[in-house]
Amino acid sequence: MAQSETTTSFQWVRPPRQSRSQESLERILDAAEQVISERGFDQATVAEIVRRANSSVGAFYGRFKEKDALLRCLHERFCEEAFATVDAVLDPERWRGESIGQILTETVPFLVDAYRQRGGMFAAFMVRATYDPSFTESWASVGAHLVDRFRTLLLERCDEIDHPNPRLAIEFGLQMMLCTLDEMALFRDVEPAGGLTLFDERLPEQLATMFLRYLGVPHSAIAKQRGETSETPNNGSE
Amino acid sequence: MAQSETTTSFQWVRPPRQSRSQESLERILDAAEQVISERGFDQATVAEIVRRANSSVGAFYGRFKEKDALLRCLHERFCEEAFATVDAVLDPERWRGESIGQILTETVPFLVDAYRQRGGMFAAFMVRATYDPSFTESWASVGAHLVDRFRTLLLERCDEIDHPNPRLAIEFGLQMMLCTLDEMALFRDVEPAGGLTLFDERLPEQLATMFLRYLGVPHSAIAKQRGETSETPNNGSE
DNA sequence: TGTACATCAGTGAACGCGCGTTCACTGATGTAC
DNA sequence: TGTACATCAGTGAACGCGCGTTCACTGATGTAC
Repeated sequence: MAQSETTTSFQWVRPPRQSRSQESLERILDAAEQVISERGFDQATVAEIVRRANSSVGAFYGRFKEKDALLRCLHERFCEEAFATVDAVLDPERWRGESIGQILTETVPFLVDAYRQRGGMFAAFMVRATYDPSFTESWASVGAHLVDRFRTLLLERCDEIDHPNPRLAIEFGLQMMLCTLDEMALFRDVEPAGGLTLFDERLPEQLATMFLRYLGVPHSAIAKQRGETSETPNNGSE
Repeated sequence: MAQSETTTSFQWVRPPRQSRSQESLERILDAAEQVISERGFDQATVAEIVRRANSSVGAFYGRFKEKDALLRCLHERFCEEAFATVDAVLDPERWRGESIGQILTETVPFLVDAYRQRGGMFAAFMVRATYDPSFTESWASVGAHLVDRFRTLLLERCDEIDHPNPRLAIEFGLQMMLCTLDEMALFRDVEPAGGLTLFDERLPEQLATMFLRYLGVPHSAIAKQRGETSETPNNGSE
């Protein structure tokens, strides 16, 4: 999750020479994340960002060649953090001896949480990635790493899986899960109209259940790991 | 799918008095769908739309109060069509005597197809709904209808379901499926980088499988409906 | 330690581009008698 | 069937707003001697 300061390369910024401007750059980046999270990149004006950062337009353009460079910079930072997080959380060592049920019932809620916390940035980057391949690519490499790691973890436990094509199931299952999280981020601040359940507290639990059942992991194997709470016994009613 | 002409109410347009302008309006709407599908609403300029429609800016503003009214008009039409489609496709009469397996293995590919065909418009409306509640609402009512219809169909066949809370499972399952389709529409024209599988031809099949397994419909019940092709027997390799 | 100068950093008014919107005008269609 | 007039529809150059970007200037920090 955290990333060592030294490796963070700001490819899109003129690097600052004085600590003063280092601080002002950080204030601008923080303010930018705020405004972009609230309004999206296009509706986030440079004027508003620098106002919140207690900075000025000139200072902004002293660091960034153009407004777009700001988003690229934030995206780069974001991808690096996400990559490092995936790397740490899905480290095979960390899960040695644990079952698929355990892995998913712990990692899925973590993912949901991560998406919830940075929903605004997920949304902004997604909207941009819609028409800008450069954003798609760097994010895809994070996704690829996540899929790789999960694939390794789960295929090692292949005997728990009952699906004619476990590898395919792992990939599709992850894909569906990530799509659900993406949409949660995209619509993070619209009230849940029409009985849809993206913001229901049971989402992480049901996402994990969906994935486990899709993979064909036996219920008994799931339940025994987490004290029977995996499947809420509440038949039929809302 | 089709919608009777008489009930289509163009709330956002000045209704035309002459057949000439009726035609020009339709040309504008068609051109608008084209351009918006390609570029998204914000990047679609009025000038480009009227150019493609062989019309003029003035003609455009003769029909629409402002550019925004165009999107509302298209959205209204879109929602009406979608609602009618859901209504027809998920009509309980139509599925009398069919199993859950049959229902899903037929309706899911249909949904995938519908999303693929109008991906551009789905994407444009989704991006807008991200920050404009009025768009969220009318689309949510279509979603609510779809959920209603599916809930009715599947709960009637409750005995096929093995999930502690069938109603919840139906809602969450649909939600995950729709999220996956939404994202497919959103990224419809980015090449599938990093081994992700949203555009894989097996998507409809695996979406249905996911849903069925999540609901806990027995495999035997699925396979027998569709001649064993439900689960591709290809273990481990890509 | 002090002075002179170069570079870095920051300021915000002014500029200008892109694109939505208006408007004065032309032509087409419909209606009255 | 023809003429006069009203309304509808369409045209595209011109306007103007919003917002990204520039630029002339001020002040702060660092360096040389």
